[in-house]
Amino acid sequence: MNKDKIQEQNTLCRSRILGIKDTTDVLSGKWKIFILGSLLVMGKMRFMELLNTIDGIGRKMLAKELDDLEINGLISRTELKTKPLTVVYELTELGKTLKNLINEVIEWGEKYRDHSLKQFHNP
Amino acid sequence: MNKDKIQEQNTLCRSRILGIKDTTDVLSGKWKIFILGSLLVMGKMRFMELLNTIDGIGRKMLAKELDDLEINGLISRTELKTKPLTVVYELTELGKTLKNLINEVIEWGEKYRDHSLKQFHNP
DNA sequence: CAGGATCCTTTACGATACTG
DNA sequence: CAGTATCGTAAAGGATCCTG
Repeated sequence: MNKDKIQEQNTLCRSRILGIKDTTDVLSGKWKIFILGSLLVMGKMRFMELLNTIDGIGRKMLAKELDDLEINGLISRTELKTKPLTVVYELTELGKTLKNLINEVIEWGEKYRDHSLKQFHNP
Repeated sequence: MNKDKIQEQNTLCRSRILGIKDTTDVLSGKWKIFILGSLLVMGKMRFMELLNTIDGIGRKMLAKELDDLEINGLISRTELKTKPLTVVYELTELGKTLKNLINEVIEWGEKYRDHSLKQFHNP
């Protein structure tokens, strides 16, 4: 019945929800966290390496997500002036600040994959 | 040039990538993490409370995401047999194991919201 | 090799009205 | 109140071909 307490809790909740929004805005889309996770483990990677490592992604989506991530300063893109063009991507310092978050995602998945198995892509 | 090393690293990468997939399968969709975050802060919440707390979500999506989360055992749904029906949602034990992950998401957003401001929902 | 352009399909998402 | 039903739009995603 303490309405002040409820109000206070609601304000706290909204503020934290904003944190979630800020993060998910940057990580929006199905593939960004996969790209970041790959770069976190592998260091520098080329376009084709990412395409082969991340199961299910296509060229178009990979290109788009890489664009988004570069615009937001999470990864860097470097062209090496070789005969057939070579491009390497890697995490920036800002991108590396996501290390803990990504590791949490990975570890939760590894720990609890047997508990909750349903995907929602079924008929 | 050490192909074994590269191969080994690639295997490690794929295994970790799988962890990401397991987690994102369960957290798929735009709103699940908002619902979980709200319940983490607020404890038990009713349908309308969630609808009012999570900015931008609609009834349809809220209902669907709550369904998904319940199916995967992350939240519980309890009907109180009151005259106008009352339903409360809360995190299950399994749902509470996401606490660290969600806190990482919240904290990263709070820390780095000024670094990367672009959203991708613009013309 | 690293992507852009194009076309097309599917899914996600949203607004509103309605029901037990 | 707690949802479902219905309809409609926008975005995601995929296949293929093309270019520096």
